[in-house]
This record gives sequence, C-alpha cells and structure tokens, in this order.
Amino acid sequence: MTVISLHDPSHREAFWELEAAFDRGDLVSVFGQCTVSYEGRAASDLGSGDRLLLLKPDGAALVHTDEGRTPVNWQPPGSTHHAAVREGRLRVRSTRTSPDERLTVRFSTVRQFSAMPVTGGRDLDVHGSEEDLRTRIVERPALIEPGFEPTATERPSSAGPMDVFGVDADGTPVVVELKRRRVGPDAVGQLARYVRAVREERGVDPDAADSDAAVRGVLVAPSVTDRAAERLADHGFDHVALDPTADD
Amino acid sequence: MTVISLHDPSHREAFWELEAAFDRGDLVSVFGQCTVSYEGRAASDLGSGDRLLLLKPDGAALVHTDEGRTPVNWQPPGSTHHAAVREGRLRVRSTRTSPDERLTVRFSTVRQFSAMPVTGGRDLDVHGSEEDLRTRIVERPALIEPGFEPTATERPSSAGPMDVFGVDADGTPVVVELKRRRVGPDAVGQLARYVRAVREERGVDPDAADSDAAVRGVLVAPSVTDRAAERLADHGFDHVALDPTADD
DNA sequence: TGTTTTATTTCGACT
DNA sequence: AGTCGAAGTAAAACA
Repeated sequence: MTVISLHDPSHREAFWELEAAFDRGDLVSVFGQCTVSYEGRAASDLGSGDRLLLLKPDGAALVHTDEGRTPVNWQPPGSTHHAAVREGRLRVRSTRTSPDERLTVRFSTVRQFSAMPVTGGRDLDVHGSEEDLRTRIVERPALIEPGFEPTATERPSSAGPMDVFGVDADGTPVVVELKRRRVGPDAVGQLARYVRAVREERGVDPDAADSDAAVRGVLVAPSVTDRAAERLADHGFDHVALDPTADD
Repeated sequence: MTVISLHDPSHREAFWELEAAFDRGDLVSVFGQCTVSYEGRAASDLGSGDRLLLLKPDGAALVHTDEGRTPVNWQPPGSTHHAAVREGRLRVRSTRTSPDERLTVRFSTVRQFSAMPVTGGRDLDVHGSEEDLRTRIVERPALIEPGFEPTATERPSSAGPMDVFGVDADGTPVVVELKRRRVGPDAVGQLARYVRAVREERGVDPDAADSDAAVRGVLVAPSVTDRAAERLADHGFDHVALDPTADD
C-alpha cells in the first residue's frame, strides 16, 4: 500500500522488486542507462543512454528521454511485461500479439526504481470538444443565428452524417458543419457535399448558390483560412465564428 | 550528477527540490494524490487521485495514471514549469503561449519525488517508415518489377509531390505511391490524381485505363482492402505487396 | 476482431 | 508563424 523506492539498486534487487510490483499491479518507473530495441509494426534501435522506463499494470510501457511529449519507444496497453537478469544485467521485455510487437530494454545501470500503487481518479471531464460544441448549439440555437431551430444531430445523408441539421427563421433547411479549430478549404468541401446531398433529396438544383438554393450551409469554426473564405463565398455559405472553449 | 529521490517528502521539501531540479535541467517525476486542470485548446478537470507527473527540462509536462499509452493530461515541449506552495500544498503549473495553455497540478499528498540528470543517447534509428521504404525501392528497383528504373523521388506535379517516379522496362512512365500499411480506396484516389496529372503534362487522354494510357500507376502497400482492389482494377493500376518491415 | 473517424493529436519539413 | 502530411500515431465508435 506504500511506495517502494530504491536508490542505485543492484540489477538482481531491481528484478526482484519488479516482479513483486507486477504481481501487486503497481505503476513502476525505472531510471538508468539502457539500450532499447523494438520490433513489430516497424523496427528501431536506440543506443546506450539515460532513460525513464514506465511500466503500467494495464500492459503499457513507455520509454522517455529528457525531450519531447511522446515516448521515444513504447508498447501499447494489453502487452505483458517480463523482467529477467541476463549476464548480470536487468532486462525488461514487453510483448503483445496481433500485431506481434516486442520492446526490449537492457539496463547497464539502474539508478532509481519506484513501485507505486495507484488508486482512483481516472475519470477526466473534458469540455471544448466537438461533441460539447454540438450540445451547446442544440441548447442555445441562437449561437448560430436568431430564429435557427435544430431538428437533428448526426442526421444521415447520402454524403454521410451531418453534425447539425435544422431550419432558419424563414423555414429554410440549414446544414451546419462544426469544426473545433481554424479550418481550410477541405471543410467547405465537406459542407458542400452535405448541402448537395440534401438538395438532391429535395429535388432542387444541387449546384445553385443563391437564395433559390433552398438549402443553406453554415460552417461553425473559430476562424477560416483565406482560401476557405473564398470557397464559402463561391457556395453562398455562411461562417459563424465560435470558439469551442468559450462559455457562451 | 546523481539522482535525488525523496520518499514521502513534505510539500515544502518537494517544492525546494523541484526548483533546484528545474535549475539543473533534470528530468523530474512526482507521484502522489492530486487534482489536475487544463485550459487552452480545450479545457478539462480531473478529480483527486494518484498520478505520476513527469516534468522535462524542454518544457514538456505529462500526467499519467495507471492506464493508457497517452497521458491523461499534458503540456507540450516549450512550456515553462513553475512550482509553488499554496495553502501548505505543492502546486505545479506549466504554461505556454501561442496557443495560450495552462496545466495545473495540485497535490494533496506527495508520495515520491525523483530528480534525474539525463545524458546522451537521444538519437533513435527507426526503420520501416515510408521514407525507409522509398530508400529501399530506389536502391533495389526490382522490388517494384524487373526493369523498373526510378528517376525521381518526391517529384512535383500539379496534384502534389509523388513518392517515386520512374520508367518501366518498356520506357513507359510509372507513378509509384507508397503506403506502409494496409490501404483503402483513398490511396487509389491519390495515385489516380498523380497519374492523371502526369498524363495531362504529356498531353495524353487523362482518363484512359488501358495499355494506351502511356502512364502507369503502381501502389506499394503490404495489402489492400477489397474496395481498393476494385478501384485499382478500374484504373488499370498495379499493386505490389511489400512489407515495410521485411529485410527484402 | 477489423474498419472508420477524431484528436488539447504530435512531429517534422517547408513556405 | 502557418500549412501540409506522416505516424510503430492512439483511442473511441461502430460494424
């Protein structure tokens, strides 16, 4: 129930505690000089150097250097960890199947070892996602424009499901496409395909771009590139500037 | 020059060593019960629980639970770390600008603290990447087919740069598209755009799909989906099965 | 189990 | 600083 911490342990000592930590389901960190090799979806080799090896009870293994957000090598959850002492040195191997992958860390020196029991608090509450944005628009349709009424989210069409679908104050159908960050022309193309699909459903000229178009397109994003703005104008679509993080 | 490790330190003690470790440019890990909040590109809150906080000298900050390959919260490299003691508790904050982001970790208990000096061995030698595949094909063109001769890699076209461009045994131009894993119809579409661009360059019928097409398309990938195979056949393109990991 | 889509994607290269 | 494309992407939703 407590953290086990070893300073400059022997390889055999580290191995012993590693096995015990696996059994307890602890989160383990091992710091020291090591080489790393990976074989699986690709292959890689890392020469000798100081790294931090993190071993999780769910099977994940991470090798971190002093730089970067992403581990320099890793193994996904679902792998199984094995420790051994070979030629007097600690070797940790993490393997999984489908796809077959194997990560091997060979320590020449172990400087620090910790085994940490972890309890609770795994649930993260994220807001500012696209789903969150959709919810906010359904709850407060005026964010799009006064009089807008959403009738469906994820409504299917021949071009795929549309983020939000509804009608404006005049009763004209509106297709709303949501993006949580600055968008390029590709997003306009996606919106255009949805609008076109709905126009075809209704038997209207699919390529109309004026008030006779009978189906409107609205792109919701914090901002758009110049190119995207041009394409929006070409199609006669509107852009609503909405920051997904803002409270309203 | 050595690892500093504290078992159940006081908040003030942890704060003190944290500041010193930042100054030395050490890799720091702090394990304990804490809450985490993030504001920036999105926003999130994480209730109290045991987590491992990793602070790197390049500004990266990672919060790990006992599950998953990706950190539950993080801050990218280039951020700056600040430690403080507020109301008797250790608080670590990592901030950056453009975009403005802030990660705050508030500890209620610190169970383990380590400051680790990291030296050398940061260069990873990965093989099996798309770039690696390209190199292999240039060195051994027969992997595509006997008589194939690559003339350029990343050759520009009106549809973007092509992975490999060359001529076959008959002197017919060949566009090669490389994918390191199983591909769907989208990859065939990409290849088709390149082939079409080259045909247009040469003043040939861009939509021809037979031996008169004058420009061939080859898709290199370990395997293709059924749908992709159909589209390859439609266009008259070839598929070469190549595992990016294989030695030859 | 495999496929498709999203992501606080990250990361690198290039403009 | 923005834009584009690849990644051992990871992870979730879905068939």
